[in-house]
Amino acid sequence: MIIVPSMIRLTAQRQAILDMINTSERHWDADELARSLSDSGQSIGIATVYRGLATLEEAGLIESIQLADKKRYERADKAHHDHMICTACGSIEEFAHATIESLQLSVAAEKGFAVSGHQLVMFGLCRKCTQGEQK
Amino acid sequence: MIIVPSMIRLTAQRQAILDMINTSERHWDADELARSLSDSGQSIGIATVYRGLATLEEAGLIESIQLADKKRYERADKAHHDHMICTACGSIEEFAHATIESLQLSVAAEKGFAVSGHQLVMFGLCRKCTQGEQK
DNA sequence: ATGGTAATGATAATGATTATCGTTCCATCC
DNA sequence: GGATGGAACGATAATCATTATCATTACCAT
Repeated sequence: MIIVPSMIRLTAQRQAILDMINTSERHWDADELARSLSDSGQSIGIATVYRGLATLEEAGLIESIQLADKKRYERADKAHHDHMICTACGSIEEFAHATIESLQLSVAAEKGFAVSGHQLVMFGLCRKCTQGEQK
Repeated sequence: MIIVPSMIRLTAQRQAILDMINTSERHWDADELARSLSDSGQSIGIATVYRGLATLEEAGLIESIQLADKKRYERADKAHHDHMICTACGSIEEFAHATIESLQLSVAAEKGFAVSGHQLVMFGLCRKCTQGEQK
C-alpha cells in the first residue's frame, strides 16, 4: 500500500492540468493554463483551474512560486531549487545551491525560527538580455 | 551640494508618509499607513498614499518587500537585510548574512545573470509561536 | 437505483493596486 | 502681484488575479 500525502481524486480536469504541467518545463499561471487547455480541446472552467492547482499542490504533485503579481506552477519531480527572473524578457532560470540552503537554516535556527518554507528570487537581466543591451 | 538619487518634491503628504515610516520599525502596507495617518489627523487620499510610496521608494527614501498579497514598506536607513515571516502571528523578523549574499551573486555570475535585486523570505514559526504550540 | 459527498462551471464578489480626470498647489516668468 | 504650466492631489472608476457562491453534475458506496 502506498501512502500518498493526502488522498485526492484525480478527475479528468485535474489530470489534464497535471499532464500539461508535467510535460513541460514552463512556469504556468492559472490563465495560461486555462488558455492552453482550451486550445488543446480540454476546456476547463477557470475556477476549476484555480481549485485544481491548489489541490494538486497540497497533494505535492506540483509546486508553485509566488511572484509579485501572480502565482506560477511547475513540475514537482525536480530537486529543490530557486529562481532568477529576467526583468526584461520575463524568462525564469532555476538554480540550486546547497550551501545557501543550509546557511539559511542555520540563521533561522539561531533566531529560534522554525522554517517551513522559503523563497529566494533574484531579479535582473539574463545573459541574452544583457548582451542585447550592450549593442 | 548634496546629490539626491532623483529630485522629488517633498510635499506635506509625502513628508507625512515618510515620517510615519521613519519613526517606526514596522513594515507598513498602504492601507495601514492611510488609516494611521488619518488617525493622527493627517488624512490623505489612498491614491496619494500609493503614489507617494512609489515615489519615495524610487527616490531611495524607503524600501519595500513584496509579499504574496501586498507590498510592505519600511525605513531605508538600515543595512541590507532579508526577512523571516511568521505564518502564525504575521510578525516579520529581519536578518542579514553576508555569505549568503555573496554566494547568490556568484551563482548568478556563473549563469551570466546580472542581478539588480533579490528577495529572500523564509516562512515558518517564530520563537514565540513555536512555544505557544508545544503546550 | 439511490443517497450523499465532492467536483465542476458560470458568475458574482473581493481586495490590492492603478488609471482617470477635474481641481489645487507652486514655482517662475512678466 | 497676477498669469501660466506642470506636478500633485483626491474621489472614484477600472483592472486584474483570485476566491466565494450556488446550482448542477459526477462518482462512490450502500
